Amino acid sequence: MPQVTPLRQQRTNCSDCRLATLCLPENLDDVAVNDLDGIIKRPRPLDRGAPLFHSGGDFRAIYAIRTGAVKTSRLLPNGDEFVSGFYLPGEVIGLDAINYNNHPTTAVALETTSVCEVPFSDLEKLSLNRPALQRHMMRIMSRELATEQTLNQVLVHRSAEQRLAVVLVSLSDRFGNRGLSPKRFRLPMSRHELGNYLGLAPETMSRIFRRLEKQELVCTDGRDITLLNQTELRLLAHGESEVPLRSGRA
Amino acid sequence: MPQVTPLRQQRTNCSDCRLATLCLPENLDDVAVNDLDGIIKRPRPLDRGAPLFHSGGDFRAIYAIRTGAVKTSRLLPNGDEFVSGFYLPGEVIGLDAINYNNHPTTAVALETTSVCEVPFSDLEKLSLNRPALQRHMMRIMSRELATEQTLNQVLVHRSAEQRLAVVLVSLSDRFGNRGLSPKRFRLPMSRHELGNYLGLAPETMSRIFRRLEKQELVCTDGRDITLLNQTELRLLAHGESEVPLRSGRA
DNA sequence: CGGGATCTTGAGAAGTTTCAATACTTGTGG
DNA sequence: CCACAAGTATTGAAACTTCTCAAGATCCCG
Repeated sequence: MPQVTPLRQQRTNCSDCRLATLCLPENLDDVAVNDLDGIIKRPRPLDRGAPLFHSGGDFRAIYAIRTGAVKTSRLLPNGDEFVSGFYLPGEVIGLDAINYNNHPTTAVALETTSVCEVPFSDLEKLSLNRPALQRHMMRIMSRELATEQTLNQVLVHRSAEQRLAVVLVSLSDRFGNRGLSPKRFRLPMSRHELGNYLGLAPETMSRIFRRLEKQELVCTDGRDITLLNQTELRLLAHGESEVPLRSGRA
Repeated sequence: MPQVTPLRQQRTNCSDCRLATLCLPENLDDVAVNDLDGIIKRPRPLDRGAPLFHSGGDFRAIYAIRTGAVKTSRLLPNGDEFVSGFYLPGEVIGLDAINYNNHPTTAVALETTSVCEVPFSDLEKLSLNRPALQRHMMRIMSRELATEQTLNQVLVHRSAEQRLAVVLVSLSDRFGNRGLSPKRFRLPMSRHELGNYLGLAPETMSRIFRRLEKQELVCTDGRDITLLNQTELRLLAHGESEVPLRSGRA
């Protein structure tokens, strides 16, 4: 009698994951990939709104998004929320927890989301003997760091309109890298969340979206976005003067 | 005939460096420290204004500040400058260059500054066999990451007054950790540079400093700062509601 | 189809920037 | 050692961007 693969939780592994080029180092041999595969857990998908980890919670693993989207945020005692990031398939969350051994942020699924859970102690052991893996970890963190710094400058030195342009371009690039259309996509987050991330009031978000539509740069239908003029939008995002902003996490 | 140590470039090494607790992992044995010491170069001190590396330049090494202070910034083609960070003794620069193999920022000495230069390829090799070192690298980067994220939120969601309070508290903590007075210190950067870092016009910086003086939180004499009421200043920085902002890089 | 959340729109208020003019430092050469 | 020049810091007034508040429209899930 042939073994039946359960429908819900079909056996997935790194070697035939579409996202491997984003997640994994280039020159990791098959043996190493298998070892890595061995330590990775693939929990059942999270429903919209379900937490992946909580701010202040113990750090045990880092997570790679497989499908869906996740937002990270800090929740203040008074109820205020500061959204610190949005993560798409192929991107890695939790690296900011390594040093203090607990998560500075809360991570929540924005839609049905499946992740690969990589226990960090296992990963550390594994990467001791694997230069490619060790280097890969450093690279991911280095890239995150550069991205955060770029974001800082965008948020601090750019107008509301430019900030929105920057995220739209970033999302476009990231969707594009994942084989989706860079021109048409659906925002996984609300305008409120996006505004919070950019430090803008929801009302401002609305107005800016409308302004971009008037300039015929984008077209919106709720969360559905169409980029009408990518060249101009990029010019706006990068501040005319062709700023070498590296946008996007991956 | 006894060997004479040159005055200018006296032999310094990690094992008797005052900053070792900031730079080095806790549980690195003496042998490992010696190995590390072996790959570290200690170039002659940089004069005020001298660059440590340039934006776009090849990534070869990371640098730990020994004495002095460094600012990192991105220089735009049109001449605009975006200051992205200030680094004090014991802090590490250049980690954001690992992934792309070139430096996204330019680093410049704000005063006479000496650094330890750690060639990255050597460091990678060394850390392969040394869990403590590998882990330490990850931690430093993770901490940087968390700090950048915190900074993001401060810059985006807080008023000019709060932003200034945040850097002052951060600097105070960092000077304090280095055995200097957390109450009285001299800013290594101009108000212009500090303002640029915080996304504030120099004029605003002036006004905010004045406002903090009127509230008797700080006292300024040019770049010399005295914190008069640290408790209140911290409360202001953290936004009344006791926000768990982790400030400072180290 | 209802009802809660989300989004839009307008008007006034607040905070920050810009511009312009003046004062102050700091380093340098006479 | 002083004077000067260049950079740096301060101050005021007007302009601009974004926020807040308030109300209405729309979307979407159950």
